[in-house]
Amino acid sequence: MKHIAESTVRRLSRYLRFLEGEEELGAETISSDDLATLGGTTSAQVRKDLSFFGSFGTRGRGYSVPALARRIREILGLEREWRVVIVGAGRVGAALAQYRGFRERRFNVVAAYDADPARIGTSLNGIVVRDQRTLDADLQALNPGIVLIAVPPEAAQPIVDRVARAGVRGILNFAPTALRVPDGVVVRSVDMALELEILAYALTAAK
Amino acid sequence: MKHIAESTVRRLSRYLRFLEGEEELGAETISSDDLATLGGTTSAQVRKDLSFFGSFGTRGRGYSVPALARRIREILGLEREWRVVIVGAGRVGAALAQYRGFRERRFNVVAAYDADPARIGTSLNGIVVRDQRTLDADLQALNPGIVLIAVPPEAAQPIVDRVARAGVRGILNFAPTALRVPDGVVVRSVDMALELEILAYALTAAK
DNA sequence: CTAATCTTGTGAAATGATTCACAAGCCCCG
DNA sequence: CGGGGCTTGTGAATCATTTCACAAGATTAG
Ligand SMILES: NC(=O)c1ccc[n+]([C@@H]2O[C@H](COP(=O)([O-])OP(=O)(O)OC[C@H]3O[C@@H](n4cnc5c(N)ncnc54)[C@H](O)[C@@H]3O)[C@@H](O)[C@H]2O)c1
Ligand SMILES: NC(=O)c1ccc[n+]([C@@H]2O[C@H](COP(=O)([O-])OP(=O)(O)OC[C@H]3O[C@@H](n4cnc5c(N)ncnc54)[C@H](O)[C@@H]3O)[C@@H](O)[C@H]2O)c1
Repeated sequence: MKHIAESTVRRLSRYLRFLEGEEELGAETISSDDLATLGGTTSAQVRKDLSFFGSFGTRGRGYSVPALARRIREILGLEREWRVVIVGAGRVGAALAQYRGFRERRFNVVAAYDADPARIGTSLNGIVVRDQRTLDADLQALNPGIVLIAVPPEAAQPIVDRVARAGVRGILNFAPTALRVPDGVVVRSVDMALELEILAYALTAAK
Repeated sequence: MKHIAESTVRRLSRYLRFLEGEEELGAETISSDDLATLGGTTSAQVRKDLSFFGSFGTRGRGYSVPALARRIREILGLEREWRVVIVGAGRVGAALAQYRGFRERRFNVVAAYDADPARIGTSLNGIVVRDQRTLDADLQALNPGIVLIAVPPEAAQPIVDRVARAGVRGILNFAPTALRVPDGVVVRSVDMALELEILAYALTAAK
């Protein structure tokens, strides 16, 4: 498959949200123009995004809402369950562990780890926090598709190295630090402080 | 000023992190090549990014670490204090309110609001959670540059409307929903579920 | 059945971002 | 003080993404 731009994948994911909303409202079909309006883009962009993966619409009618939703879920890899492990059960890690929106999308948090004895053994929505020293040995059995990292910045790289060595291929990092990963491992970062700074720039430059 | 790409602003913000790290280590100068290595980009990219704002380096030597850091802070609008109000003091809102990294960057959380009587009156690191019904009246005096929204998705748009009406120009939204804002108001969203889905796609398509 | 109306799918054009490549400036050594 | 070695700053070239524009298929009304 030809390489798909991240911007396209991001929009597909948004289209899916809108489609699921429309599905609940009972809509049967939707046009690229409607999707564009909901998503703040243009109808040509919507059609181009979809065209990378095939042609799912009917000229004159638009797209079948349930069929397109299913197809996008398939494209994004959301038709399966994803096993997720959280490392770092502090404020961010605990929020992630308890977030219901993940489970709705079949991202199942199967374990959480921390280094702090005060946290180990506590329960987050039924997930008992384990000692990070057992992480490496546990990973074999847990076999997570994705690991979320919510530890302090200086602890993040060692965790990456450990989970990558155990065969984990996907990492979502919340620590504000750059991470090195071996080939074949995908790491993405959510950096809230960075987003604030980009916002500060936008407000400052807008004068 | 000519329009600057978001990708450029994002990189500038990262360069600043590295510069501050180097500054602590006592480095006096740094080359575009060093910055590129730290940031996972190319030296040409670094120089191009900086060139939009002027020329700060010395041929043959590189950039003065403290001078460049200061200049980037100035560009990003980080030389001032930013007053920040948080709406929604749930798990995410509480994590944000207690995060020390924001204060280090002079993003000062001056108030937090919630709708839940059980939360109102509780204290988050010295910030007492207030009743959201007083938000509109309070905003005048609080005069925040930025509002962080951490309420459930269906509550987000009304909050946006209210704070925008009160004159707030910058919003960072954590709810997984599209938001409409009047002209002149900048809204950015941090959507963790979306990031997970993009990661799922990358893992699925990499086969 | 025909005409008018929609809406998709997609090459081609336009716009935007990154990479290349190198002249020019600066430093340091001898 | 001259030459070699670095490193910046920046047009030009390349690569990527978005927008345009329209033929072609589908639907609806009469
Ligand atoms: N709180 C926020 O709103 C916020 C915002 C932006 C970024 N962040 C970043 O997110 C990360 C987590 O932030 P937080 O506020 O949850 O911090 P926190 O201190 O509440 O939680 C971090 C947790 O990681 C644990 N930990 C430390 N080393 C570990 C290791 N080696 N293995 C396992 N667990 C370990 C600690 O015991 C702690 O419980 C940090 O990198 C922070 O910079 C947080
Ligand atoms: N927890 C996570 O890890 C996570 C991950 C991704 C996205 N999110 C999103 O972030 C947002 C917050 O999530 P959370 O986990 O903190 O939820 P939460 O339920 O813990 O917190 C939401 C808070 O908002 C308050 N609230 C509701 N309506 C309000 C109003 N009108 N004004 C003021 N406060 C109001 C509630 O009382 C509650 O305390 C949600 O939109 C959620 O979808 C959370």
